[in-house]
Amino acid sequence: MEAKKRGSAKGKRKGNSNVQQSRVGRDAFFNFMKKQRHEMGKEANAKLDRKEREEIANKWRKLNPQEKATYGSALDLSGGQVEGSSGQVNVSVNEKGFTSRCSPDRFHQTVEKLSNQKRLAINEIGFGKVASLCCTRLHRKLCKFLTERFNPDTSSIQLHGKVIGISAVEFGRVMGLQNTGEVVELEWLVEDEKVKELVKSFGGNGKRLLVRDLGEQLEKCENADEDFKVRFVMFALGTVLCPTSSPSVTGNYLTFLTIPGKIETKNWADHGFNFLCEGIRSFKAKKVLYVNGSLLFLQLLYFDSILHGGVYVDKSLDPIVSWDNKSVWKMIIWVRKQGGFDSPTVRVVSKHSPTNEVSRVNLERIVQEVAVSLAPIIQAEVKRSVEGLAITLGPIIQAEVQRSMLEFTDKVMSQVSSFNKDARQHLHPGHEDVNQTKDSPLKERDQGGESVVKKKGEEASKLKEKGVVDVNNTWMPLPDGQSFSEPEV
DNA sequence: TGTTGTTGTGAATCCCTTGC
DNA sequence: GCAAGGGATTCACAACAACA
Repeated sequence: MEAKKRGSAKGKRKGNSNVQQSRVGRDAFFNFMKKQRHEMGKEANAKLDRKEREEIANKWRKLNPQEKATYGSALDLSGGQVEGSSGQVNVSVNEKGFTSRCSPDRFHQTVEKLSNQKRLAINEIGFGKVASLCCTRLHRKLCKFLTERFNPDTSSIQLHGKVIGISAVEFGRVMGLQNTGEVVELEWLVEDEKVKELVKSFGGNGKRLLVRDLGEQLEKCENADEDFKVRFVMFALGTVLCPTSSPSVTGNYLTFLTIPGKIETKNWADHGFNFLCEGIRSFKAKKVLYVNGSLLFLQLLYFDSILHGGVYVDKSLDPIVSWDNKSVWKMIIWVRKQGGFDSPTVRVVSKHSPTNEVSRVNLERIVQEVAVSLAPIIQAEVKRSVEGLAITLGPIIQAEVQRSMLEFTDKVMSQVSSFNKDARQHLHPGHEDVNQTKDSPLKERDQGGESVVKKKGEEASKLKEKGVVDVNNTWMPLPDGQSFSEPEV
């Protein structure tokens, strides 16, 4: 990479990484060598002989640590000045930030668009509950707090003065995943050419797949086949189960995901939990900005672990299904009132066990959810039946409808015409054309009467001229340019 | 309307590989 | 072991969205 490119003001990194410190030392030597080469009047890529290299190495050894440090990772020779690490790494930014690529919202939005057939396929591989998640927003401050309180070495978390042990069992319970099966291993076959080909076949760059692309592919998949299942699992891993700081998912998962029937045999709860432990361990050790792993799990676990005043959710369901954005927000407000996330007044449950506790509000929500989830299925079934009927009875119905419409129109016109005739004779004996009379009470009647019927009669005639109406096209525009409104379901 | 969360992107840095 | 390149990872930031 070019030194000029590195000299940009954008993209400053935290300067407190141990890994980075050692790297800076190594890069400093390279930069020192570059400068020496420049001073020798040699081109940037010109080779140095052994004597010249030894000479430079001796000069480097004579420098003290402070001087060495001035040859940081970035080097701009264009101005004759050496830009040290202080020019690149903002050492004053010591306050650790906190962010994550965990994105339940993106996951939820994508799953929402999937067909029932695809949702059934998701159920088959054991990700049905994950796909039904309702809590799409992460409370960053809470997540940061929970990350700080979570000890990955002892697999425990300290909440409101109480230490709770958590494991893959909890992860499975909270996220609605099974905690049995084979261990998910990613360390093997990484360099296999076949894997690279596999990743490329899924639209990746040879090693990784972009989460964004996976989401788009899920919607575009025509069938809920094995290919769809693989893409879905990859998407779930990249958004809610094992998100990293990268906007992509490693292609190593494909080594086993692409084996038909393999997805269901893996222990995803165990993998998700271990991934989170490793992510938090790394976050604490390296003091990086991003946390790898499912922060959604930590957030849901927290809400599921505290005893609160009102029943906001259905405790008989898995937390991933029972907690939604509204109930989460209610809880956050409640906890704030109690003194915050670390308040000793908030009580924590000692043991998690499913109950049959269902509040009235939640019962309503469950009914609503069932209705919402069933509606598309019913609609599809009705549509299919109607379409079948339409094909069979279409021509007969069309002919009958047209005949009836014309008959009806003729009758109405005849009735209106005779009515007007009578009215004219009644009000203005001897006057044939009342429409010419200014401010006549009948004019008003006429606006909504004859002319409209006449218009309709003309339209009916036009329809008659046009011939057969396409009954399969429910959105066929009306002759006057209007269209039918969508029936409410 | 202000605050908070989400997402895409460019750039810096790190790690690994290759050639000499 | 030096020197460099390529790809992956990480970071910061801005724009946008969602929510109270």
